[in-house]
Amino acid sequence: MAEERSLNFLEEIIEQHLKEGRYSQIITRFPPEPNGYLHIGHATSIYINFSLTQKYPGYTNLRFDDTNPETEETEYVESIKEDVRWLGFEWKYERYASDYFETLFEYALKLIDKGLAYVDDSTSEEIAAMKGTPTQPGVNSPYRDRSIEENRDLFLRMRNGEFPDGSKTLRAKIDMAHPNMIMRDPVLYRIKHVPHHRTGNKWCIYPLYDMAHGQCDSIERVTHSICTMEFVPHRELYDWLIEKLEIYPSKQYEFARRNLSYTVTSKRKLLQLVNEKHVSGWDDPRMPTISGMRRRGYTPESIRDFCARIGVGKRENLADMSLLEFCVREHLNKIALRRMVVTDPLKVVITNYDKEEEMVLSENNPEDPSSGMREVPFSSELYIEREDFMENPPKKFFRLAPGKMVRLKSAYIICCDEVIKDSRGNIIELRCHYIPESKSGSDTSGIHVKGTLHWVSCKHAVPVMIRWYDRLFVVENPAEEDDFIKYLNPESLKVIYPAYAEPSLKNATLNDKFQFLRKGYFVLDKESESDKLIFNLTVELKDKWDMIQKKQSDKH
RNA sequence: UGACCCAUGGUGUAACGGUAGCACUACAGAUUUUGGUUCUGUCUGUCUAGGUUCGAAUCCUAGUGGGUCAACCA
Repeated sequence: MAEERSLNFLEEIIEQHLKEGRYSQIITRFPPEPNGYLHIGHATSIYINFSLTQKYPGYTNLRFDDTNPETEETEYVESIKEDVRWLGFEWKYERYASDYFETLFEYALKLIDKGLAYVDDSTSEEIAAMKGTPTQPGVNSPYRDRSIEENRDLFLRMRNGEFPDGSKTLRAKIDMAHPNMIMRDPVLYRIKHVPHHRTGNKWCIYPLYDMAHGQCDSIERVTHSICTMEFVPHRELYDWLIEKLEIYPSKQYEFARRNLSYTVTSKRKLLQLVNEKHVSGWDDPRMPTISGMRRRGYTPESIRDFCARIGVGKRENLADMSLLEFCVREHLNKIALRRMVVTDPLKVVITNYDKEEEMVLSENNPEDPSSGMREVPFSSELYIEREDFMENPPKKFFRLAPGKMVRLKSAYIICCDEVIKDSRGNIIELRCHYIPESKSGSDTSGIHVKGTLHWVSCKHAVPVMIRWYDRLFVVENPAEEDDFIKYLNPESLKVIYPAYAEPSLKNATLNDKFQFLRKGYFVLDKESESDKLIFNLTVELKDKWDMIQKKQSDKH
């Protein structure tokens, strides 16, 4: 049975175009400026552009919008490519706006020849002053009526480097009283004697966004140029330039940028987090960057699933971090290897266990029988989680308590007989006895217990470091606060060392995804060394007991 | 005091003039050798006012609310 999934507004437009025969294939592009690292907001844009051409005939280009040499670097180009690939998308052509500088220059000449562009000697302040305001029309520049010949001569000399930065610009001649301020003789070219990361010192004039983006789309025969809502006012200029230049009519469509709760995505704010060392870097596992999420242990599949689930629309939005976390858990549940790690150890001595040790078998992933089993060493001295024992347990506490029984996962049922305390009254050890016939897989004891605990054999335990991450901010929408830094979560990182891991974890690699039983999903961090493994918390497991506890304490 | 864009549960998105649906969240229950997973159920919504129509979330008008635009950034 074919499931009818409703189309988003972009898919509707495209299906209509395909049906009408307006296009036989569609071409989209992902057009980052190489001036920073990609984040979850870019991921949605990448997903939209690429998934459209996976669904419909056509392809997607990766185009670097590198028209401002002051901010752009090759380093960013490389990281952007790595991130797009990691997300699982393949572009057809890798292109750069700078590939088209010569063509763009000719386009500018064509505008001049048609009397549609002029060289302006005004300063940026003067241009701003003459622009008017949203409610008042602007006034014409005194240079607006230069002859075509003079404009041509001046523009050529701009390119030849005869004028200093800021002394002249090329402007479109449209209408200084236009209700759309973008259309009030927008600047098309500016002088910048700045080397470009790809063209070096070849150029000293560079096109602005409006003189480059739509033209590049057109050159690449992009059919659907998809961008965010803040470019809506630019569409009129986009169309105007294409029409006057008489080039291939690419069309622009806008969607509302997707925002994520409990984080920020503006480059300025992200940079501030890095510079002020609130995080360790651009790939800090708490960052919403692609590299941060990768290091956190998020999978490309889960990020793509998230993008698909939040969909695309035209209204302001703030998507729930819980949905992203849901997508991550859902994928990891299927693929993560189950392991046992005790983060806050309490020693348990099994008084009637007379063997030296034995290996018990435990599933690598109960969701995936093909993942097989592993051996876990069991012995008379074990660590369990301190919070899994209570001397005076409340109702609904299914874990260990004096005289109570629990199962040790994949091993035996034990019963707590005695609580050992130090001189200050702290619990330091539990004495228990085990039920020999209760061994997992061959249980003939007939005993049913409500709780199952994870555990690690003391003498086999591997001490590891755990970086327990939480949300970076304590408010849903930090971006709208006056000082977003004030709302950083002071507990966004807790370091736990040592935590005791079962021995198989010694062989962990950077690509492995783990579920530490009853704790959460974890991934090995790149800063690990062979004798000091570091695991990052990707996301916690859901914890109903946690909720019950909270509710009980709320009542009192 | 201009132009443009937008308005559906707590969140995100459907319904294309004809039963307001799905997912997440929250809550309740069943199952469970992970208080995980899985399964079942429950709560909550069309910004307001007019109009067109047999019938409006949908079309029209006005209002309200939110956003964008006055970079030689993209």
